[in-house]
This record gives sequence, structure tokens and C-alpha cells, in this order.
Amino acid sequence: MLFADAPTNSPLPFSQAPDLVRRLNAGAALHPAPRCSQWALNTLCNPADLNADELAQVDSLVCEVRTVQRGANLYRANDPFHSVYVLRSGSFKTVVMHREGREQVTGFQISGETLGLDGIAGGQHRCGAVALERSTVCVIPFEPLENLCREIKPMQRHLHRMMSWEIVREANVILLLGTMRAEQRVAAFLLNLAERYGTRGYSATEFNMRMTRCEIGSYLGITLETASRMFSKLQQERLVHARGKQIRILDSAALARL
Amino acid sequence: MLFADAPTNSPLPFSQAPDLVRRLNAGAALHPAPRCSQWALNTLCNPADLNADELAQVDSLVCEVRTVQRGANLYRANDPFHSVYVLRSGSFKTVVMHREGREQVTGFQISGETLGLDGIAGGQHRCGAVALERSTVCVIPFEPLENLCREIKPMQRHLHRMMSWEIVREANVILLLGTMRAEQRVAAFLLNLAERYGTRGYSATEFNMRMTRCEIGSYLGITLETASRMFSKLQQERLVHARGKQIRILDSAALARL
DNA sequence: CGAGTGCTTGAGCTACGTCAACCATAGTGG
DNA sequence: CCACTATGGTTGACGTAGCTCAAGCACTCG
Repeated sequence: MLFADAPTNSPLPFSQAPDLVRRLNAGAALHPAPRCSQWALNTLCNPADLNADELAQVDSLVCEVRTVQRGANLYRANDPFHSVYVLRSGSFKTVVMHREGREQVTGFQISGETLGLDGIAGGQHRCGAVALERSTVCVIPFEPLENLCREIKPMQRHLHRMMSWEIVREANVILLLGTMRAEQRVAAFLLNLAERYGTRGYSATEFNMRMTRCEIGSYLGITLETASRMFSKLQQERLVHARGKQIRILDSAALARL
Repeated sequence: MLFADAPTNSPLPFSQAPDLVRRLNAGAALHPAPRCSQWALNTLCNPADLNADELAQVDSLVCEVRTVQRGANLYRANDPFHSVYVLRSGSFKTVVMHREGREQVTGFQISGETLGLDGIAGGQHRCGAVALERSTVCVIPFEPLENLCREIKPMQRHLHRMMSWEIVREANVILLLGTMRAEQRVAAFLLNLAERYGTRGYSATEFNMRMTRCEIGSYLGITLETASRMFSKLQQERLVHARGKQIRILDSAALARL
């Protein structure tokens, strides 16, 4: 109940964000120039080490901010690729389809993180992106972004880092799926989530997960029942306090040691 | 015995490759300008749709071709990142380390494919690359490559495709590790390998795998014993003919249906 | 209030891991 | 040439982590 409808976790992420988001949600989705430069640092639409002039060019790139309702698709697998997206508020899951509708969650994204980079290769998205709650994203048309990257070297560098970062993230998931047992997977998942919340300005020890046990299980390559059991087990071992989606990390060192 | 020392699979990959590789192995590793433009199409160091002038610039970028002995590291995890590599002949595995020396294979690369893109993010390589046989690679210093990408749009497009392609590849591995059972994993592995051999000019139905059962198992998230059992099972089911590392695909449709 | 959704927990089953023996091949040294 | 060793692969026996199926509980929403 405490967290029932809160759109994000309690500590507000960035000082300028609230009124900006309010403006956007009031219908600003159609307006251009949402001033990304006033927003979080080190996201794709606002890299560090740009001068004012260059920042203005980045701002001019983002011509749309889109609101996505809970459960709605930002894009689906096989949609044509035109843009990449930076999550301003809320959270997403990315899913790939197996045959016969069997789906697998390949990642969760929280605010500040980037979506859609998988689409560059084949000109169409290879996975779908579904909002886990009401979320807002910066839409960055990729062709203009590429053009900008040919003009501004730090911007180019930044894009490359973002893409490489995604490669590293996936390699870590592969490591998790290939070598860890269920309890370790859940522990690693929680630590990873905590760290990301931490770097984005939220609490790293207490947060409200937006995904279901089923989605967590899918992401971790286990069943929802096993995921649930592991949450219970970690709780019995006093490593976390888990009450549904509300998580408090009690002993992150021990979690890492598993 | 038939394949004991063959450095690559029998059908030669590209018409210009043999004498080039011979030159390189004869000590040309120190020579600059190895004329990548005369080499395979659609690799990182030779994208399609460049004009002659642009191709010359790409050639001038590759200032070294390196030979890596079987079992040797092209780079190790945590090495500083300076270059990306295109595999000209031979094959590699990429590995990440867990704690306590436990390692996981995150991918296999055959000639024409790209190595090292994971290093861009943090300025150092996150995985190690080990040659599965005597191999040669084009060394492409990344800073000059970035500069070139700001000048030649198709080159930029190409680099982005390569990176995105790697993201998609890893997402597919995640799908495999997250949803498939052992037999399906081995089948998917063989089909993937066959397809890649096919696109690189080798036979797609009969090839000589360079990796051990242990490496295959690690890559597929199963034990070497299970991997071995699955090869035997697929053989009993007449879907493949497997004699050690020598593989012949007998019924790829049935493999895909598993 | 009832229905729907998500979470937890138990009981039994099975796919895969573990451990171990054995074989084939290749390289080494006398 | 033949031991001898090392490496990689196969196969069997057995144990178990996690899956499946099922029941029941907690919340939310119309």
C-alpha cells in the first residue's frame, strides 16, 4: 500500500526532473526541445564533457518525449528501427520471443538507461520493450544522432561507450546464466539492481522492484516458484528483507559472497 | 588424423585469402598496409559500399596483422583497450572469469568476425580472447577508427552495425541459456556454427569444430559430460554425424524443430 | 463482495550434475 | 619401433537442484 501507485522510488532522482516530468505529462509530448541538457548527466542524451554549444545541438536532436503506460510497448520485436530511447522516469523490461510465444526477459531498464540499441544491426528491433509502470522516454532519432556523432567527437565517444556498455551488461548476464545457481542468481540480481538504483540517485539498500516474480524468473533463467523460494531463503538467512516487491538489502557483502 | 593439423576447414574462405595469409605467416606481421580492401567483404575492416578512395583510408588504418598461436591470448580481461580486431584466419573463444578462477566461454569467433568491442565501455577489455588454433587478426587501433568514422558515413554506419550485431548475438545466447534444455542448446549451437561457416564461405553441413567439449559445455551452460551425451543422442537420432570434432549436419530442419 | 492477479509453500519427479572408469589419439623419449 | 604420458571424449551409476503441479493466501479492483 505504501508503494502502491508511486510512479518511482521515493528519493527523487535529479533535482530538475520533477517539474520537467510534470510538464511533459501534462501533454508536452508533442513539444520539441525538452532541454535534455538540464537533465541527468551521463545518459545518452546528455553526456558529460560537452560545451554549451554542443549541448544545445544535443537538445535539438531530441524532438519528442513519449509517455508509455504500464504494460504498453515502446516498440515490439521486428518493428522498424528509427530511434533509440533514454528512459527519463519509470522502468522497462526487454523481451525476446522464442517459438510458440515462449518469451524471455533479457533485461530491465531504469531511469537514465538506454533502450533500442539492438535495432541498429538489422534495421529492426530484435526484442520488445514493455513499460513496467507509467514511464517517460526521450526519443532520439538515430540518423540525426549519427550525423551529430560525426561532428562532435565526445558525442561519438559517448555513443560508442553506451553500445559497448550494453555488450558488457549482456556478457554479465551470460555469466550469470551459465555459471550460477538459483540463490546466487537472485542475489546477483538484487545487488545489480541496488547498484544501479544507487548510481541513479535512489537508495541502494531499499527499493521497490517493479517487476513480478515471473519476470524475474524469466530474466534469471529459473521458474517463478524457484525465484520466490530464493527470496524466502535469503530472507531466512537475514541477507535481505523482502515483502513482495519491497526490498531492503541487509547484508550486501554476504550476498556478494554467495 | 584427417583434420589433425589443418589450420582451417577445407573449403578456402575467400579467393584472395590464401596467398595473403601465407605472406603474413611468413613474417609479414611487422609490415604495414596489409590491404584489407582485397579481403573479405563485410568485415569490420572491409565494409561494403565504400568507394576506392575510402577503401584506401581503411587500409591505411590497419597498421598491423598479428599471428596468435593456439592457446595464446590476443588480449586478457582487464588489459587496457586500444584496438579492435578482425579475425582473418583461425578461430577464438572469448572468456569471462568468475571468482576463484571459474571461467565461462561467452562466444566463439571464426574468420571474418570481430573481437574486442567490449573494451570500449570502460577502456579495458572485460573478457579474454584465446586462439583455438593458430590464427591471424587485423589490428585496428580504435582511436583512428573513430576518427575515420567521423569522416566516412558508411564506415560509421558499419561500425555501429557491428556493435549492434554483437548486442543481438549476446541476446540470443541469453535466450538459449534462459529457456533451452541441453539437447536444444547443442542443436542450436551446431546450427549457429553451421550458418556462420556458411556465410563465411565454408561448408555449412560439414565442418571441423576447433573447440573442446569442455569449452562447448561452458559456452552452453552445461557440463562437458552432458554436452558429450547430447552429441551422442543427436547422432543416435540421425540428426548429425559427430566423430570427435568432425561434424556433419544430417537434418538441420529437425535440429531447428527440437 | 467476488474475481483476478501475484506470491508463497509443499510434494513428487526429472534433467542434469557429479564422480568415476575406460578408451582413443597424439606427442615424447628411450 | 614400442612403452609411457597427457589430453580429450564417451559412457555408466547415482544424487540433487530446480521444475511441475497443485493448493492456499494476500491484495487490488470493479
